[in-house]
Amino acid sequence: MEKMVDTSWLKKDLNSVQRQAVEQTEGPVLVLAGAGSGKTRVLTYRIAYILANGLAEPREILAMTFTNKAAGEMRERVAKLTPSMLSGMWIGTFHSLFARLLRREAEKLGFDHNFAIYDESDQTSLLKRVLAALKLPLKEYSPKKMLYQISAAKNNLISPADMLEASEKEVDRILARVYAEYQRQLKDLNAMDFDDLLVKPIELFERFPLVKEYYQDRFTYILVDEYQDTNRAQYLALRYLAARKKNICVVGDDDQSIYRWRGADIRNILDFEKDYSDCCKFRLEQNYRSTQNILSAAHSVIKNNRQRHHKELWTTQLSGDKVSLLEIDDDLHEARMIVNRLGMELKNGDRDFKDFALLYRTNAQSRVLEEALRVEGIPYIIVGGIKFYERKEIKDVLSYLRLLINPSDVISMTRIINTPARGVGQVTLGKIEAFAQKNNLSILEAVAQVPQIPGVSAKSVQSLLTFYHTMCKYRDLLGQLSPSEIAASLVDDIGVLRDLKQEGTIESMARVDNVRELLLAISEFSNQFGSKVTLADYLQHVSLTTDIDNWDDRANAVTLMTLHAAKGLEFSVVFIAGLEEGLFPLSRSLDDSAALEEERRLFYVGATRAKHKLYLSWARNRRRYGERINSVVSRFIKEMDGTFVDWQQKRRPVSRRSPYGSSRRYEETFDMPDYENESQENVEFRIGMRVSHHTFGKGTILKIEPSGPTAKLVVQFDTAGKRRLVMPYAKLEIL
DNA sequence: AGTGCATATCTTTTT
DNA sequence: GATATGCACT
Repeated sequence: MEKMVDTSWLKKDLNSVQRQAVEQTEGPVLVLAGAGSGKTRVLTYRIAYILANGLAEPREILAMTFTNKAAGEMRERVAKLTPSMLSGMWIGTFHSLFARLLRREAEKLGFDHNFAIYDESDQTSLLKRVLAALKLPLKEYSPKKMLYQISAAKNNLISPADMLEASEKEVDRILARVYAEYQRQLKDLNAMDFDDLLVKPIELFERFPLVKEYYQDRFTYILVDEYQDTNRAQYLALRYLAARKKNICVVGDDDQSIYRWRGADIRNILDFEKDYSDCCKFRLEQNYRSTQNILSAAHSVIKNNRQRHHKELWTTQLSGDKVSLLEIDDDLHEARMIVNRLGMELKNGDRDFKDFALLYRTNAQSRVLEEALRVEGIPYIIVGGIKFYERKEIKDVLSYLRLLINPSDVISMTRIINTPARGVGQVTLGKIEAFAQKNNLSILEAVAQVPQIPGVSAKSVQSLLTFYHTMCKYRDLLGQLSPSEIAASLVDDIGVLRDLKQEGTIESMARVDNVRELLLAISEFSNQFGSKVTLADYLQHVSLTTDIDNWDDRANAVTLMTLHAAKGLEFSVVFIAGLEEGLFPLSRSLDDSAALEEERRLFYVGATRAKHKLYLSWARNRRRYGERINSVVSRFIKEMDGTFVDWQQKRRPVSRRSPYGSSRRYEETFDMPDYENESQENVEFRIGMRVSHHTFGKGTILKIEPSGPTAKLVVQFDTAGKRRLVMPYAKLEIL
């Protein structure tokens, strides 16, 4: 049989290591794939190879990625190789595939299959409810921090009971109680948060061995992309799934692990060989993306990390241009300089706008860059930042839809019960909730009974009943109308557009557009996935879709995004802005070597996005938190091997004529007055500087909190720990 | 119940 | 500096 299958395409498109990794279908396989070494290619060809050789049916293949975009790409590329074999394969993100699995098995875990998926703001609302229920004052217990700790616990598979047992201090016990109550309420509301999507499958497998065995048998071949970014829960879920057939192939690069803060555990990839002792290991070290200079420069930085597999990428490409370093006065000039260089590259290099990316550490940095691009009339797209689905007006409409699907969703109910205003406030809502609880009703059912609840004004009763009947009407229509018809009609019924138009401000008109865009998106979703998609499908899609997934890589525009969002992408020319101590690496990681190594990996990820040309820039003075801050150059630039770098340290002159468009405007703007003579009262201190204190000894400045004469410094002392000092009294000596 | 002012926190990164 | 939230006041 196998002889008949033509696999010559393997030889043609793959190098020898890639081919080996594709052909080693049986048993555990670890592919250490450096940046730009063709890991997606290996994954897709491996799937195609398995199918072409009849080793498995499509439905026996499980392929996990981190973003929908990566999943879509994989699906597309597999379809090209084996066009007839697509249907039934499980290709998707961890979250979406596990959500699919959980919907099938939800009842076993005490959930309804229509469970809601809570995002961060839903989680925060819920946690506030929990804190209120436990009578804990919000001031002392920051919901954000607690949420973070609960999330960390979940990712490490620590249950509320485990946490309670391990807690020694009172605060820890309280946290454990909050965690327990939070989980209890989620179940009550028939909702799961993002972490639950990863953790609940494990609970399912452990409590129901037969279910586990079903999936173990079903998935003959498991493939995992970006394995370096898996957390403990993902690790264990994969272990369970692969335990029987052991055909698990993980692909990743420890140098590109950048989600530690979200619970990713780099040990998962570092220890794969220990976990699967009979595994085959392949190293992809030939890079097909970047020039030698870019690779060498990136390597000279990443090699400073201790926690890594040693490796060095190579290429057959020419050395290419050196990496350009731009040292600039302030963030405004930085933006202009970047745009200026962009113009030069555009003209010299036969390139188009879409070949450029501007990358930065924090979303806040996009503003000045955006402004500079706008001034020159350069088209650009910003990925990330304020997310569409998180806008108020959008969340409001979505909350109506969510409540339709899941009538227990109190969080959505609290959002919309008084939008538009119905004369229902906190007090009334509290009464309804209490009534629901006492009579064991869903929150929506309780609204139906509102005439029986004492102390609710006649006017409120009336509007609540109208609200209830509207919801009932659409619940009945769920089976009959398409998602977009329901949404459009509902939007019309509740009159959001009318109210917004009446407001008549610029902002409210923008919101009208947003709501219209939402309606359009819903109907597009139906078009894309066929007429049998339900509103519930759409809502899940919304919950698990991010900005980068919607990024249109065909649009001819410069792309602005964070370094995190850029992972997996490539551009001809890449700019990385803001290479300053305290910004990149970020100040919070300065005193934590693991966090610092992660920043370094992030830098590596950014640098290796560039195919032909890489620019790095830093500004000595930058606006942050609405204040001006002085900083020193990032250690990553200092670590970089100078032979690969073109040090353009002199600020001016840049070029006599801007090669881009109207040169006059550029020169005018660039010839701005120096900031050096202004507001220099505290310049002697900069983030990242080494200082000495008469009692605390030597240390590094982590942070400067400028607030006039009482500016404070946060200093990490080598022996005395982290201290906050008031600048005028600190008497620090600069080393 | 709704309005307006004061404050706090934010800028780490996202499924 | 911007937004979001909490609080006091009406």
